[in-house]
Order: sequence, then structure tokens, then C-alpha cells
Amino acid sequence: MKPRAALLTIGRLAEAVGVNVETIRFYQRKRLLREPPRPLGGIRHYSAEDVARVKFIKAAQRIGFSLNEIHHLLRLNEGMQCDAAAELATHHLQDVRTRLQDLRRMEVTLANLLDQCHRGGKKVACPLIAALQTNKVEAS
Amino acid sequence: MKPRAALLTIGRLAEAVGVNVETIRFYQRKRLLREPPRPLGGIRHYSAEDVARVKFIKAAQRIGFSLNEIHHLLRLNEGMQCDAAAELATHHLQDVRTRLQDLRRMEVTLANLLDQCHRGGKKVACPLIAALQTNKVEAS
DNA sequence: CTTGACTCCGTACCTTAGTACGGCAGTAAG
DNA sequence: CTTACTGCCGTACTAAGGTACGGAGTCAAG
Repeated sequence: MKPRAALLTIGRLAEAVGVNVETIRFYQRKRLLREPPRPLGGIRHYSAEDVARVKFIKAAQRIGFSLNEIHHLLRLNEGMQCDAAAELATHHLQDVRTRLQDLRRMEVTLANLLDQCHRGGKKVACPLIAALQTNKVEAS
Repeated sequence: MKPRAALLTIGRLAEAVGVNVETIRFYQRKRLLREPPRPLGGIRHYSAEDVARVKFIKAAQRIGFSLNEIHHLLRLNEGMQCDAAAELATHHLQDVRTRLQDLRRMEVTLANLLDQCHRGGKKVACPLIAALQTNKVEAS
């Protein structure tokens, strides 16, 4: 018999990524994940690609993208027309670069704070707020 | 007459940052913002510091922090005991660095995608998903 | 052939982060 | 004085992103 146990069911997929089974179903409903083939008796089975996809979704969320934006990003992945892709990518690239700057400032500031601490002051004054606005948040 | 017009009311604060008045009130309820002094007749007035604070909140949200995490970050700002601050900061610093890596990968990938496009392929194949998982995919 | 661990499905519920609503009060202009 | 802004307050509603629940089917092991 073929190793039925190796089949990637929804439960295993969820476990592999570290999310709830319901979350997988939810992503399917939201079309962030294709409906997988269900060869025998209606039990879905997934591929390694699906694992990667869900991991991508989770990573993208951590850096501040909404499911909606992630949906767009994922479409870039599946060979779309170049001009459309370029437009989307340009837009997201700018977005990503803004976030990078904010994150770098945050990094530097936290690192400085730690450094101050280790030099032995008992209290620290942390210009954390200044960190993210040095650049600007010009209201439109 | 004193320049009453220069008073930073809730409406002006909201406008300065580009958020809704209700959002400011909401942040106050959530203790992300102190209750400001209300000298005459109960009308709150805010300082430039409050503007900075709200801007910080918004910037931190864009890079993926929840209001809860932001609450912690803000507490770092107001001179706390060094050991406590150091622990918090260390934790957030790691977090920030992970996000930075993901964002950098995302940046490189999007930039490559654009580059491919400009070189004239009609369709593009974008290893976008690979981008965010390079760090840790030990999927069995 | 029963039992336990999954799976399937739809629906309901929960948390986070706001937004909107309606009633009341103070001030300023017409 | 009346009308028009704001501001104050509490409560209710919304949207996004899940989570939980209950009933039914499936499958491998005991």
C-alpha cells in the first residue's frame, strides 16, 4: 500500500505552518489559497507549495500587509502580464521601502536604548517617539 | 484677547495627524494617550508631544505592531527601570530584526521582478513566495 | 463492527481597531 | 435670541481576521 500517512491533509498543513485548521479553511474562502484536489471521498490534500504559500501569508502579515494586499502580492507570483505586474510591484516596492526606513529607525533606537542600559544608568530616557517621525508622516 | 485659535483641541490634533477625532478618544480610552489637561470649562488641550505620540502610533502600526505592542514600546519612552526596559527592548529588537529581514527580501524580490519586466519579457515568473521563507523553511 | 481521530460543511461567535450616532453644553456671529 | 460650530460623553455599529461549534461522513485499528 502507498503510504497514506504521508498525505498532506488540512490538519497536517495547519500544523506544519503553525496555524489553526479553521484558518486554512478561512484562507480558502478568501481565495488566498486554491481549493486543493480531493481525489478520494472528498478529503482535500495539499502540496508543499501550499505550505510555502501559507507561510508567505503569515510572514507578509507580520510585516504589516493586510490579507487584501497579500492577495495582490500573490497574484504577482502566478505569472501575470508584465505591465500590470510592474505597476503593482512598483507600488508595493515603495510601500516596502517606507516600512524599511521606519523599521531601521526603530532598530537603531532600541539598540541605543539597550546600549545606554548596559552602560549602567539606572533610568533610561528613550527618544523612541522621535525615531519614527524623523522622516515624516506628512498628512496628505 | 489670548490667541484662543492657537489652542490644540482634539479636532486640531486629529487633523494634524490625519486621523479621526474618535480615534484620538479611542486611544485615550486605551491609555495609549494620556488624558490631557482641561483648564477651562472642560475642553482638553493637547501639546506638540501628543501629536508626535499619535504619529508614532500610526507609524508603528504600518510596520506591523499591534496597539498592544505599541503600548509596550511607548512605556519604554517614559523612563522606566533599566532592567525592565532592557528586557522589553531586547525582545522587540529581535522582533524588529526578523521583520527587517523579511522586508529586505520582499524589497529585493519586487525590485528583481520590476527589472525582469523592464528587460522585456511579456510574462514574468516571480519567486515571491520563496522570498519570505528563505529564512526558515524546514518543512519536512 | 465499534471506537477514536480526522475530515467536511455551514453558521455563529470573538477580538482588534476603529467609526458613527445622538444628546447636551459653551461660545461666536448674525 | 437663534443658528452654527465645536467639544463632551456614552453607547452602538462595522470590518478584518480569525475561532469555535455541532452534526455528519470517513477511515484505520482493535
